[in-house]
Amino acid sequence: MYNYNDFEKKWQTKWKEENIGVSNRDETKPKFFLIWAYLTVSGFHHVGHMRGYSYADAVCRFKRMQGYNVLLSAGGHASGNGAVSKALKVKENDSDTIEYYKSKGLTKENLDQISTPEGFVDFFSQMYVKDYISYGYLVDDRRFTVTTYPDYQKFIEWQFRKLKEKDLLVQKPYFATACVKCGPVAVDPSEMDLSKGGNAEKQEFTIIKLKFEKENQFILVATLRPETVYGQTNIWLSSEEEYVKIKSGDETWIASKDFYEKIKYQVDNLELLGQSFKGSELLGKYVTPPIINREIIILPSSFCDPKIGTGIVTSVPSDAPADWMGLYDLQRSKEECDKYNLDFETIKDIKLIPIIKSKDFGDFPAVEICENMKINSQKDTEKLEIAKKEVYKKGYHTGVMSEVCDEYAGLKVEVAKDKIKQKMIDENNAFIFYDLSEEVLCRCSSPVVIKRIDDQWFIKYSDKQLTEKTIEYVKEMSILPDSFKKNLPNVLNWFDDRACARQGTWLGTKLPFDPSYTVEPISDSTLYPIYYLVSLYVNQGRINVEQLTEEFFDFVFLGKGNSIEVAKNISIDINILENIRKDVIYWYPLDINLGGKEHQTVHFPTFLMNHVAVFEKNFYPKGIFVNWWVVSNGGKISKSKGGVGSIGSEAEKYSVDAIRLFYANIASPFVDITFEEEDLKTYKQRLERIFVFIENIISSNEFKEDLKETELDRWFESKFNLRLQTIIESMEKIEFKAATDEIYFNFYNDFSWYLKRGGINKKVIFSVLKKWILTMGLFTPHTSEELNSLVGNKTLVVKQTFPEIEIEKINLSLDDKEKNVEKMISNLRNVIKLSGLEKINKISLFVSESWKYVFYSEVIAELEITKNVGQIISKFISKYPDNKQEVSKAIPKLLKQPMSKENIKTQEEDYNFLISIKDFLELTFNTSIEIIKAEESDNEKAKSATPGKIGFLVE
RNA sequence: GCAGGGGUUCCCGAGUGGUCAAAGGGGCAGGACUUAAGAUCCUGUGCUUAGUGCUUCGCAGGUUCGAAUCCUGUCCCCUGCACCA
Repeated sequence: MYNYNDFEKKWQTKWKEENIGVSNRDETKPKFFLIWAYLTVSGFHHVGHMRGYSYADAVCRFKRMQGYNVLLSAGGHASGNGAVSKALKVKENDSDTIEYYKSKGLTKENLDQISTPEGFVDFFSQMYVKDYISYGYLVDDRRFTVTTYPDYQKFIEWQFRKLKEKDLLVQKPYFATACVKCGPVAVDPSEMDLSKGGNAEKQEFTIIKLKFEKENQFILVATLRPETVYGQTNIWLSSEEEYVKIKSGDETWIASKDFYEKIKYQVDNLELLGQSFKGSELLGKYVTPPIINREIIILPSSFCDPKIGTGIVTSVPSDAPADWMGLYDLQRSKEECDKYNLDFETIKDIKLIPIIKSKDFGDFPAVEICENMKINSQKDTEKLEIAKKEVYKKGYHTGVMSEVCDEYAGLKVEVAKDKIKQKMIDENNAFIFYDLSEEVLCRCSSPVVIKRIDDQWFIKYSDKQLTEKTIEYVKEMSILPDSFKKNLPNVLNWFDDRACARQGTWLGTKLPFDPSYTVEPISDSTLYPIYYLVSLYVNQGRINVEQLTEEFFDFVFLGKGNSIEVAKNISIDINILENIRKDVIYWYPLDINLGGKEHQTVHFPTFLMNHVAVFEKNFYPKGIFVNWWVVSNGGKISKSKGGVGSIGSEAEKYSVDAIRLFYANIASPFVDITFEEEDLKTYKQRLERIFVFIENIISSNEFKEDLKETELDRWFESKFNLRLQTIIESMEKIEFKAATDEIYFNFYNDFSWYLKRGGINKKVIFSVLKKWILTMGLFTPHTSEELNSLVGNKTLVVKQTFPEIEIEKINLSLDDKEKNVEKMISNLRNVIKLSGLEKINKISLFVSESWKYVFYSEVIAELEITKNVGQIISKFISKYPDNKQEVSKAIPKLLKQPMSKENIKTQEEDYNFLISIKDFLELTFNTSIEIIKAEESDNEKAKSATPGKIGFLVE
């Protein structure tokens, strides 16, 4: 019986008792050090996390069984505001939150504990460790650490001092996404910090100041296309919306109230002047834009949104479809103009200005595209959006500025754009404004805006030397998948300076030289694999936080200073200090950092660059493994959104091993997969089937001791070794699917075939069986241990050596022979089917006439000399005058479908072989079989037999 | 836009120059076992045929004795783009 729920616990306990996951330095053995990327401590594990972990554990178990001293470490990431805001919700007794945690089985005491950020982090990180154990991952949990622990923070302080020493920290102004209440937040689709708007993009608007009525009074318009200033014919605003006057120094600006609420975070010392007023008050008046310096009229439109930009839009009807429709709507309706008190004739007189010449378009792209797309009104917003993108794309990439554009005439749009923008900014006629493309709300539900920060700290990832050095090193690394390895240099080149610390009340490490800043979550998780080598000593109480000084880290990580001095200075036992240093030298560099695909563009690049920046080359990481996601209904399974059950209930339903096998076998690690109940069931059944199959073998009394090895036995051993070869090669290349195909499917089939063919050699069966069970230790370790003990092995699978290939047992010709049997059976079946006979009484098998064996060998030899068919035929016809027809047919065929000499046996051999499988064939076809040499029969089928091709007669 | 990935037989998904009508699994069909269901086992699953031949790996061309695999063009789909490990 496959009682996985019982034996999973049993073996986990056993591993724990025998300290299998515990890894200590052992210079007599080669080491292998693997980590998986930190998990953010923000809630429960879900089955998606188990994908990467299962891969990591399989690799580690393989290495372990190959004699490596393996260290698999894990920790938690808690910097940022995740834990803070979640704990707050518990503290505030938010009913949904409380309900949720209660449904997950948390007690009153648990809830009390997680109502503070620290308690929250402790509670969940302890749960993570339990989860690792319950899925059988052999993690060295003595080293577990969290980024918010005081000892870890000492490590981060050290790291930032190193970066500063190397001039890789710089300060400059920055426009950060920030909650108006909480400070900087991350705007990203995972919405870790947000309650809404994770998909928003940061957009750069150019705000142009248009002179209006008085000296130093300006109407502000926002544009993404500053190069189109030459084509302005008017500006748009909404007659119904409210606008305000804003005082900035001695200037007065007119824009929407919403704009004021956003720009005040980017420009200092602004204040509102007087009351707000309706846009209609401005209609029909004139403004003067910079650069073109001519008056243009203010007109109404329906598409001005006070929430976008300044709520006022400059109009370039030649190139902006919406502007064209807006103008067109007015120009063809006197009624509409009258409504706003506008002079119809003036409006009709407004002429478009050709400013950009681009591929596929004439002077006025906006007009053309509106005609082509049959857009008839400014209200047709959906089509206008598409039209805008199309015109913009063409204009930006293929456009050239026209002759009306002064000194910019003839320039490409992409060049002119920046020049015109810069000129307006330099002359104080414009400034830059950053905005989000959609509404974003913080987790605290306050709005998120873009805020200017003057002295923001950055890590200088743009540093040329650092970038080049890293790119150069990447070439030497083992990185999977290959597509990521290829893309990584691009990512590194693209990687710009990164704001590395924020001002706010988050969990994390303060910058040692500027405590108003807290290191941001990405930046404090780049060098951490090396810290697992220290956290062990801290967790064991052999070193305390105060002793983790700069001098200490310099010594243990960089080998600076000498142990006597350092030990004295920080008052520590010199043995401990030297042991840490020795551990570092032994375990580092890291062999594999394994993480999900989301890390490709942020974590992995920073992980690499920081290592390159801080350490010598012998400490650079050796490998990266990226796994894709587990998705449900098209989206990533997330901790908060649910979709599948908890990892505990899924394990109960399907077994841990089935889940692990599912991840290894369902697809390559480099595609997203869906956690489907049907698939899980299949894998569970597959394991159960194998389990019962082996149980039956163990209890069977059909097998015999002390038998001489038959060809079939030797084929069986050969086959296993061939499979084993593939398994080992696949594991070395980290190809789980190929490995598990062999272990759980193909070899299972081979084994069944062996038994079906009548294999009964107990010694052979059990020697192979034991090894097969060991191979299962990589992916389904619990099942493997259970079977291993059932088969009478007292040593744990994890403690055994992975089976080695016995090359001498591999016999390809036996394999061919067995394949031929299968092929023959399949051919026979086909023939039986085609015969149309209801019932088969007898099958006759004809072995080819003996002269043909000689003849075939001769022809094959001849074909190596010449391919001239005619010549060969005439030669052999004279040699075999009695078989002219036979000869002239066989030769062209042999040319077309060449046979190797090795495949031509003798008649006697073929005959004896058929005799040897006669019983098996009779059993398979449930009829009597007669084996006849072709010379002894007159049947035409007897003549059709050739060497390598048995003649069939079914009747 | 920048950078990258991909289109395989009913489905998932292997497969990078011949041994490929294309692994493995699933589904479906038939059979065995069973009182029955489930599980398990066997067989089949492009068309055709006494073991043959033909057509197929997004589409169109090309290289080659030979292409799912290489090249060119083309259509379609997907991912990331920054403070989120």
